[in-house]
Amino acid sequence: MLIRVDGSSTVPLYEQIAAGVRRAITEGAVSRGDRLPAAKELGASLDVNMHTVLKAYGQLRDEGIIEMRRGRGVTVVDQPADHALLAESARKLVADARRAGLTAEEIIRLVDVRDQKRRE
Amino acid sequence: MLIRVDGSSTVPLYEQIAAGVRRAITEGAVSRGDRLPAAKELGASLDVNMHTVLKAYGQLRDEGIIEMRRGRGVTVVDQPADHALLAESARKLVADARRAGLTAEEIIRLVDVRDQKRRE
DNA sequence: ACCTATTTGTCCGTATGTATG
DNA sequence: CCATACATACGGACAAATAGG
Repeated sequence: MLIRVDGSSTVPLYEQIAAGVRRAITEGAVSRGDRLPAAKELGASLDVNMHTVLKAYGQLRDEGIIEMRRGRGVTVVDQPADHALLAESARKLVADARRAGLTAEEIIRLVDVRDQKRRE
Repeated sequence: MLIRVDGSSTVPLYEQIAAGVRRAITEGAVSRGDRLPAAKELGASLDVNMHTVLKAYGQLRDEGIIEMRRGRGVTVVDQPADHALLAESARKLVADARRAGLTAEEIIRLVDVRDQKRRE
């Protein structure tokens, strides 16, 4: 799994790392159930502090794509959900959001993981 | 707003602080739109590090309960309930979708109601 | 327009705790 | 018991956004 970070970028290091791991997964460089390098280890290879890697990992965990366990390490979450169920959940979310008065753009922003800046 | 923490508890300090703020809001000790004490300030009064308070605040922000802005501070949002529920639903949807292997663009399409409109 | 203080955001380093194997 | 690896907490440093003089 090769990830590169740019210290001069305005994008936070932990976001770059998280994006790199996501990319490695979607591109198949890392498979489901695979173990990711220990935070300390990946940090060393990127010349980045362990905590920064842990923050990236924590974000991915919150997104549900990896699992973190003490003493055991980090693994890519095992397997899928059903597309029909996803569509159903999506319709519900949109309905709720519309009731709450959100615009289409705001609803999209709700699930947009591409712009990694905190919503403000 | 009075919060107390127990350093000997197994519950993490930042969880205790987050719980205390939630309680203060639901009990009406803090109103919508009110400003919460600066992390440094609350930390000093609780004898806890600023970063620990910031972690608690960050959790509440992820739940949609508060807003944080540099230079300005932390404020309780207008409609915590609605926003929190929506954010939570969205988070789950994104997590499920990612487990199903959907890309960010595919996830957005799930909730995009702007049919043929151009997305910039 | 400028400067300063405030306050959150990120990153680093260290230390200690806790679950796993 | 021991090594591994994440979890929490502290502290310091600097950056970036905001507000006020």
